[in-house]
Amino acid sequence: MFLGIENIELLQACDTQEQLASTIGALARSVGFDHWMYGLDLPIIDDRKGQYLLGGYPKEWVSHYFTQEYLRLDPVIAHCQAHATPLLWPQRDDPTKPGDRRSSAVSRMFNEAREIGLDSGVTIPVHGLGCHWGLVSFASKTHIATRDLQQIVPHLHLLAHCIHDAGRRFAPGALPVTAPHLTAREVECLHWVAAGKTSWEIGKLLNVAERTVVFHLQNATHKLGVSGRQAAVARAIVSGLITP
Amino acid sequence: MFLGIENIELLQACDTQEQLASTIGALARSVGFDHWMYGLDLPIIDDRKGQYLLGGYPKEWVSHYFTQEYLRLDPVIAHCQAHATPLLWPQRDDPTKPGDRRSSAVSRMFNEAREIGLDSGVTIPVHGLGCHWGLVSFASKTHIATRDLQQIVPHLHLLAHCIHDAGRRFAPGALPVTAPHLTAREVECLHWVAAGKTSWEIGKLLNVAERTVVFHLQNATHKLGVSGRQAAVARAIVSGLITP
DNA sequence: ACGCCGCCTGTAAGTCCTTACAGCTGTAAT
DNA sequence: ATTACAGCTGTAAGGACTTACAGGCGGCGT
Repeated sequence: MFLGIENIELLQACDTQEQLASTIGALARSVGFDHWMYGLDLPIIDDRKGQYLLGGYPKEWVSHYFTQEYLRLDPVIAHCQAHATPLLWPQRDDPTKPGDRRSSAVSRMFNEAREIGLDSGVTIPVHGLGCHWGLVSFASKTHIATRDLQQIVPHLHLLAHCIHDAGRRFAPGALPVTAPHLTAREVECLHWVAAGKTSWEIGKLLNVAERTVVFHLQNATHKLGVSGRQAAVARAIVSGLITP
Repeated sequence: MFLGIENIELLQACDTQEQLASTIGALARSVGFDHWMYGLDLPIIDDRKGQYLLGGYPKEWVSHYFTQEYLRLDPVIAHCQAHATPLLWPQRDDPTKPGDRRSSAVSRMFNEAREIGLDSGVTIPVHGLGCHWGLVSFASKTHIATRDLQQIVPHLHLLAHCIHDAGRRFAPGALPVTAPHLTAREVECLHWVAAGKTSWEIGKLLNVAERTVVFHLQNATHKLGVSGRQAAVARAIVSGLITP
């Protein structure tokens, strides 16, 4: 037994980012990883720098990664966006044909990573309420056999989610944990708004007047502390109140 | 080593829900659990029955659970909505005072569950892109010591996410996996719309005419295959294109 | 009985969004 | 050179939303 559930409290008890980082670092070293990283809300297209990064990756690699815009290229990122399962890298048996321009760029990226000190590792996607998504990576300077990686993947996977639970409160723009209480009607109206219906159409669906729908949406908007229907929909979705 | 990463392919290879269910059942039994359940998009407030359920929970318990509206009461549900870490139950050392009406109802629920054949178990929250959320539960008829549960929690945690990756494609209303490509401007405009800005305000922020903002949002709406700005925001959020 | 709350409805003025028309610039690939 | 595409802008009409005013009904707990 390498890493267990008892680490939840250990990580939750950290009051500062620095304390959390050193705790994670010790855990990662104890199972043979030199580097680790926790990234949240990684922006794929836009560059408003809303992401949160924590961890012990080499600074030169992080800056190189972003200046080269590897976010758009990195297959690990693409995997984390779409899946919930860990990814072991590098994956040597890539089925893409070698003449592909994109895959050669990917190979170059992994080679550069190895030279800097990221030979092999595991990346675990983390998803959370509010459509936040991110990843936790563990990397080693030296090569680790795939079989050995597989052995500890379950523990790393759990650890990654503990890190996410403990670390996301430090991320900027974290939502207030207490979503306001909306009535059943308000939720219902918001749901149909998110589906693209107009007030009049929702009125028909719920057998009430158009004015009543407007009334409920108004109340919901106030409770959510936003202005405008679009913002209300956005806030309701990321608060988990509706799932369109 | 109980359950490893090799189960990803095993579960992904299942073509039908029945095949998937029997595979999961075999895995669960191999580590001592009599019942398991996979639930996705569980509705807390409204009852439009958009949820997806798969698994081997006793039918009588499931129907009892929903007729009693335990969804609003169940602390396991509340935990799963807000966290990414597993929950071992029942938790005997609940700090809530015994005079509380709510906590006594919770105790009653757990007692009823035990009588039906759900004595102890583990529930793992699963979150995914698109603000989908759900849970995977493993339960045993007989009591399992907390220490023994803790031993296999990492493996159950990973298995739960493999189940989620493999099972959500069967859920109704699953999103198309291929989100349309939006340009940087379109994403930028959608982001500010989700924040509650008007076209004119976004124009000021981006130093373009109001008309241009309308133009970009129009294009984005068409690409997303929806009608209306609210629906575009909703679809963009659940597709992971913006994170407000 | 009273207050509180969820739920429901109406009118009206002003603002915002949607969609149709039409047109311009610059970059990159074939 | 031609095509394609991202980005940008304008006008105008009609529909939709926002906010202000005002009011009624029923259930629940004290």
